[in-house]
Amino acid sequence: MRLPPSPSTAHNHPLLQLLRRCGDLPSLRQVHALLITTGLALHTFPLSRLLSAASRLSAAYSLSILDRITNPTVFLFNILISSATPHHPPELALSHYLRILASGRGLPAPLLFPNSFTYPSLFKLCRTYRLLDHGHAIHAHALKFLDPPFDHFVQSSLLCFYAITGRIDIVRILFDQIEDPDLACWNSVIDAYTRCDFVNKYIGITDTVGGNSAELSSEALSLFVKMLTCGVRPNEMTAVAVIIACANSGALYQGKWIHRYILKNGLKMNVFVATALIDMYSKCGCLDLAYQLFDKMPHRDILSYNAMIGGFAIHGHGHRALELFDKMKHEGLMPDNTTFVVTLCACSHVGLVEEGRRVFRSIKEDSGIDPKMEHYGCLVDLLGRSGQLEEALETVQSMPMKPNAVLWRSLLGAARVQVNLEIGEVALKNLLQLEPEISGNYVLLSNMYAASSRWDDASKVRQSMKDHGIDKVPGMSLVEIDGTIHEFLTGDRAHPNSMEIYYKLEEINGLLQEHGHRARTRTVMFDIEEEEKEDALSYHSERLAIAFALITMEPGIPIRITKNLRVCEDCHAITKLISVIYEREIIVRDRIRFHDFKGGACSCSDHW
DNA sequence: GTAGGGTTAG
Repeated sequence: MRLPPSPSTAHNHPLLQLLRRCGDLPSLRQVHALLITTGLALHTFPLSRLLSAASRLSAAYSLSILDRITNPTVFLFNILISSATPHHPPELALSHYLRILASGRGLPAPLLFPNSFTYPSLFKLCRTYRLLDHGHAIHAHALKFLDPPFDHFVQSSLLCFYAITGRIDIVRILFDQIEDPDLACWNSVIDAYTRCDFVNKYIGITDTVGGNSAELSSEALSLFVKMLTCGVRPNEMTAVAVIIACANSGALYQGKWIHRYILKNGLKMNVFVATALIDMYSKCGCLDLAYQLFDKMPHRDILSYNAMIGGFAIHGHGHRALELFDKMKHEGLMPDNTTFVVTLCACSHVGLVEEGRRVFRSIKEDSGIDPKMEHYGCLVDLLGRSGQLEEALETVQSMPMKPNAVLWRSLLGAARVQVNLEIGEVALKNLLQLEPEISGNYVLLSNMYAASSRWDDASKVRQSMKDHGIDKVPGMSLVEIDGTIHEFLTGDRAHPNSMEIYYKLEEINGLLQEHGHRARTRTVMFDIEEEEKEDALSYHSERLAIAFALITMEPGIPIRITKNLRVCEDCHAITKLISVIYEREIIVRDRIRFHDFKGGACSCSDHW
């Protein structure tokens, strides 16, 4: 059938409203029949609604509708491309796009051309399903088929696509080409900076251009300021992206600033914004502020609970996390995967083994689904850290899926702390098979040999890392003073105040010795003399940061430090002492949790 | 028809 244009009344026809509410195939068939009898099925707009509804319910049915149309327009294909669902998988959406491209096959010219409504859907599809190669190819098509400059919809969907590839450099080039970017473009580019940070950290793309977490986040913030100076008014989504940037880099000062901005400028404190703020405050070390926000929320959903439980977890408040876990169920909210992850993690950080086991068992009982890999990971971590290594190993070997690298690594971590070489070697062997390219694994292996005084083996591992061009991740600490973030690497002398810092370190080391501190060198695993080991320790990045903060900051204000690695045993011991000697609270966020050093003790109770 | 959001083991 050939399609005449829709009658003007068709757009709000009652049958179309009915179509929107179709929840199953039989009722859709009924409405379809009615559309045919009323003649509406001959028009493009009603057909587009029909196709859209059909693709939500059945791929076969939507295809059968499409097949009966003699010359479907690009408009109808666009509808199908934009509606990827479980019933209408991405491959099907892509095949519709290919049909557009093939429309001229055997003819002197194509019948159909993709337009600027086609591409945003395609980029979204590639982003959602992580179809990176397709996305790049489709970008090339867009350059061929669309007249420059692309409109804002195409531009922003393109930015969002490149964000998931981790290529912030490409995102930035594309963004800089946009003339007069609108709110969507600004939101997309700011969001891209926070997303690339995520890609860097979790997806394991190591060759991203654009730097570390602090650099990406500070660029996100300066883009936000630039957006304001361009006179574009931010909305709640902008706020969320900026808050995530602050959470990722531990930028409390900027985080508080954006919080005030939201309140002052009438942005809505919706559940997204509030949850992001809760997460930001707890990741920036202000658990109290996070809880105040959580407590004041009129409506909390699973993600708000998860964020708060996760906050309790990283701050070592296992019991408060468990209370919230129960309260959530009491309020009728069904825990999801993440809830179980953060709750188990809370138990693990404090050594609540029995409680953790109970939570693990409740996964099946509460949600009816079998525990997933990440839940087994938490359980293994919980058992391993609390000294029950044999049971942890049994869990890994008997779990129903093939253990991943993270799982072997947590077992290895536990084996190392408890100096169990036998289990450690089993874990390492498996780990290196799964992740031959990750430097941390070799460092662990080398440290383990060193711990058992097998110096030759240890240095062989280090050499083979060098030979394979695998770099060790350098230890780095950030400290925020009056809104400026200062960055220190291990043994760093690049800071303008370097002289004073090292002078202060000498003072600190002297006082530490007076207080009876003897360096614990078990964690510095090089085959070097004892004195040299102590020396290497005294330059760990957090010490430089602490020394600098002690010089610069007013007394009485807590020092907040963010690290990219775990705190080493010796740094942990001396930070406890410094908190007494200098009467300062020192809050350290390491790679996975917080340590709140006060009056000679740490909030983690030395369990980390 | 069209971009876009918060939580996640080590």
